[in-house]
Amino acid sequence: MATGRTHRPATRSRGIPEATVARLPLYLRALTALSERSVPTVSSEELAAAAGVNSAKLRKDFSYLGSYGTRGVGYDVEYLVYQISRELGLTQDWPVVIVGIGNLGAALANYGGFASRGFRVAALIDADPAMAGKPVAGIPVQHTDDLEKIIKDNGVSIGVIATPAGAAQQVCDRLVAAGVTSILNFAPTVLSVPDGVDVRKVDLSIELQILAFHEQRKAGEETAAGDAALPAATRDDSADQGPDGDVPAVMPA
Amino acid sequence: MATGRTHRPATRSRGIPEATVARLPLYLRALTALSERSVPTVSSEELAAAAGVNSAKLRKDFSYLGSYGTRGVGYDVEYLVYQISRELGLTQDWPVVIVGIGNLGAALANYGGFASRGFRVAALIDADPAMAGKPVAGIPVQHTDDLEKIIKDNGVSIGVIATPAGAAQQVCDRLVAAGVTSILNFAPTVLSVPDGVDVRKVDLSIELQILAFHEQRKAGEETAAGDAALPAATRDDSADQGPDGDVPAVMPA
DNA sequence: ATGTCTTTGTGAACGCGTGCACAAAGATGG
DNA sequence: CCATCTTTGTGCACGCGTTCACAAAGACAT
Repeated sequence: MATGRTHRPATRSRGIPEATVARLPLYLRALTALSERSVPTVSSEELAAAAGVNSAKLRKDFSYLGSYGTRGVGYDVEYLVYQISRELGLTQDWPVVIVGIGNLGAALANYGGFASRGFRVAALIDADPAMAGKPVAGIPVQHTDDLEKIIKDNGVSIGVIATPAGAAQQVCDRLVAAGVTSILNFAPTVLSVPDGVDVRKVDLSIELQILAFHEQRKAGEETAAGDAALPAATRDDSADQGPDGDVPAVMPA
Repeated sequence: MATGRTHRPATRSRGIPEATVARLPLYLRALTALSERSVPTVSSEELAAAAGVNSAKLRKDFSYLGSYGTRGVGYDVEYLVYQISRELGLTQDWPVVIVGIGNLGAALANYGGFASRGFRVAALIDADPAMAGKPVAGIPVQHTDDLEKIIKDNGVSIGVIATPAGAAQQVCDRLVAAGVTSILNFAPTVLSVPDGVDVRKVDLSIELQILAFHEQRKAGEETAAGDAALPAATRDDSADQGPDGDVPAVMPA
């Protein structure tokens, strides 16, 4: 979904399907909740319900990791938590940098989910000199000029881009050149990266537009005309997206 | 323009593949950029490159909307912008509410991409009484108690949930009960909704974990042992995700 | 008008992901 | 030790999405 890039053709002896990888964090979350409640074992049916997926799918997903279940009983929660964590690479420390400390970047820096699971915010980077030294989420913001040094000094391989769209590709290029090989992109732009670099995209605008499509379809199926009790001054023809094009995710300052 | 008479032929509007719908906003973005540069026409090859997809895929996607291209020439940019906008339902006004005005909620409220494309932030809602009346992004925050009234008075059908995980399902239930039929969920939880309600999920933690998986795989392929040029003194093993479980996306206050 | 050239639109093949349905495996009880 | 019961692991079929490859369609030059 996020990465429109095809992976390597062969050489995939470890072959865990991409769709399965995307669900592992979901299972892990559900398992962690069970673990905190000291639940010893869980059946595929129960866990699937908690994760919101089909139980057969869950079992097939786990089968790619190995046979970690016990027939007639289910799965050992603690063991499975460990196995999935290990498979996802969460048993090690992943330093990440966030570039673009605007509203969104600051929110990400404060995001608790980052600090957990082995992800550590190693640095915050912004192009605005006025931001330099200013602490956000307890971490001082550093200037873009030092990007390469920051990446290398901290051994960062995962970068988060929360800059305006116009700056994203340039930032991306610098990150990649400095050694980053995985990028989480919040800017509304298509990033082009060399082979071997993974990009995942989170695009709020696109998600909303997809919802609008389905919403419109639902509204059109029920009643053809008046739906909401709203004026809805729709008189635009094409000058709708003129003034903004695609506004950056967040202004850097 | 307006040559296409297909209002809802029931033969084709029904069958737009979900994968295609998800790409339409991408095409729209690229087309809007071209439009602003006053480019009159564009070939599938050029547009596909701009959107980061395969040209055959793009042509097939457009074929679901109808035959809007001219062989030997390409696609009329303005016309296509209009057609896609209409198909996505962006020619009308979509009032949305954002529930949970923490760091992330505030960032979303300030997000330029919301205001554009027909999406209008109709209200900000938070459970914290101290937030009530306080303006965020120029919009006064309202208390959760008034959620139902706000939804109905504004004819809102799209809701954005940016609350902590623990509150998400409850907020979701209230939104749905009040008439919301599309939800964009930023809380790290599986939401259960009745049929007819669409939910899209944005989960930062999951995206990072997917990246970590690939990152680990890349590191393992190259060198079995020492990976980055980093000391990496933190060598934890399993007591990694204990303290947090799954921290809420953003604290509400 | 005719031929050439460009680009669309799509038929067909392929691969991936999903879900069913069931046999195998192990627990449990007599 | 055997019977029964529960739950896993997976073979198989199906449908969706992607990609190739090419004929049809139209622009453009002569």
